[in-house]
Amino acid sequence: MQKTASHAAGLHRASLKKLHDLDAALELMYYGWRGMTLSADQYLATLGLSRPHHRILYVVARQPDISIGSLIEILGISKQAVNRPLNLLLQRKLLTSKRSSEQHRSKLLRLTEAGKQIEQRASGYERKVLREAFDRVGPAGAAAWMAVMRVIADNN
Amino acid sequence: MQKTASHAAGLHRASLKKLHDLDAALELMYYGWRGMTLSADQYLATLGLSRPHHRILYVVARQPDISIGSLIEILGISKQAVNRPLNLLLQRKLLTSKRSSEQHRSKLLRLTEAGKQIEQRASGYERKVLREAFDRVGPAGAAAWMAVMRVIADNN
DNA sequence: CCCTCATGTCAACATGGTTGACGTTAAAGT
DNA sequence: ACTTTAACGTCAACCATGTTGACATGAGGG
Repeated sequence: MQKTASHAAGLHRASLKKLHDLDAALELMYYGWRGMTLSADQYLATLGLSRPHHRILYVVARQPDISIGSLIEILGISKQAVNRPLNLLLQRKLLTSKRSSEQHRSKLLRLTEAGKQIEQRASGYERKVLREAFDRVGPAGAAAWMAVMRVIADNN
Repeated sequence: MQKTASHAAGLHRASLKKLHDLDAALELMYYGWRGMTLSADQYLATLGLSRPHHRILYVVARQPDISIGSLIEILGISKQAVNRPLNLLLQRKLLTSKRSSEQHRSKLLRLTEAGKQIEQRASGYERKVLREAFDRVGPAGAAAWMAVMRVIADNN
């Protein structure tokens, strides 16, 4: 309940007075993000990995032989920030990097079998949460959710 | 300049191959979170504040005279982590803390006028993004969005 | 051959979080 | 009343993830 702090988990939503009609939606976005990533993060933590590692694995899984430069662009963080998690993944042999013969300038990244497994499982946890929610509201609700998110996501 | 990369903003969604039907939804959640908080964060940055400061202001605005202990519980982070941003807010006089006469053990937090203004404006940016999206899909769509998010958020 | 520039790496630093140790103060036992 | 206990809050040390700046390296064009 309120006290006892459910910490590890969803930190108890609700309980805050709403000053505006959209406050509830605002809080839902916050807790929704946490809720979706929670189980994946817990799994990743058991492997000594975390969100940035997962993001790299996710992208490389969907674009094999991607160069580090392209990866950086997609992730939207600096190449220096990518460097450490990337090296860890290489060292753990979850990724391979090879320079192609004609494209010596860039290294091409690819998942190993172990990397694929971890990516699938971590992303799977996130998809599971989404799937359950979508099942609960039906296809029309799911479509509406995506429509809303698309507008929000494109708010550049 | 690195790449020109649309950096500041939404880092170009899409473009990734989809391995699963729910990949699109998964990416939308990621970019949706960024999209909602982006303009608020930019505003806060001009004041030398950031997300943790905003979260504190948000909660205190909705529960005046909250104790630091309760604040910690709601934010779901350690009291030590709350300490620095909290002190900054006090020092900047966006918050006041007083010990009530009969409850000497805890300090009661409250927004100053300046604090209220900042909280309203920052949260307002976030609500604006949500409002636009909700307007786009109509009340039924908004309700569906909230239903989905509620399931996801409660995924403890 | 050299100059340039994309690519990648290394070092230094900022920030937001963690845990551990500690003071302080209210409440509970005796 | 006095002591013990424990909640509340602060300080210090540390870690992870990001930033910027400086630099190495390798390809390709004059």
